[in-house]
Amino acid sequence: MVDVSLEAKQAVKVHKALGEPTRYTILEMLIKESNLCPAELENRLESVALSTLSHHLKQLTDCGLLNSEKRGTFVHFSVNWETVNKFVPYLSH
Amino acid sequence: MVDVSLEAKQAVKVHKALGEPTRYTILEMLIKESNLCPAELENRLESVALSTLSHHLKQLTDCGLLNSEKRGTFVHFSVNWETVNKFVPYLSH
DNA sequence: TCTATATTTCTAAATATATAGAATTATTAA
DNA sequence: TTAATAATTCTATATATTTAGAAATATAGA
Repeated sequence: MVDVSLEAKQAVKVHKALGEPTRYTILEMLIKESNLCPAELENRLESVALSTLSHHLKQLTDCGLLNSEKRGTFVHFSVNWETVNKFVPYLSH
Repeated sequence: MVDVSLEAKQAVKVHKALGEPTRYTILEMLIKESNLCPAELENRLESVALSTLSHHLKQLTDCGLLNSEKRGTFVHFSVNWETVNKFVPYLSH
């Protein structure tokens, strides 16, 4: 396997996360409307199960594109602008 | 499956292409040194077979990140700066 | 034409990813 | 403490991707 620098590792992870239509859409949605929770995203993204959504959100959070904050039983996801500005600035507009 | 706009389709394709270490490295290499051909990339990327490289190069070309030009039996790959500047400007430096 | 070289396509396999139902965890409120 | 709600993790399966050897294609030169 080809080895990449530590610097590049996050970049590859970010790109992998966004190289899937559902995850790309989730980021777009959170850019438009911040602090959505999984159940709200499930409503907007018909035909995607909550458990699937949870996996996608984990991936987007792990690579640094999203922040999550727990308030009671709800988890609010928001955009991590530092990462978005660095790796996908064309989405920042 | 979640549907994305035509505009977003290329973005997702670009991200999917770069979400894999070998392809990410190939782009980095071509940014440093332009007009490499598959055999030269094979030398630099030990442990990657030529046929594998060819698939990666196809993917990078299909999404618009690379240009290819045939000269005799050689194919020279180069960076498509329009796409790089648009989607991965942090690599343009 | 024949041979050598560069690259791609074919094929099959191993590996990774996406998916969602069921079970689990965590928190709130009755 | 129990019930209800939100979200995650577990599990299994379907699908996609990566990989490389072998075969095929294309071009240049002897």
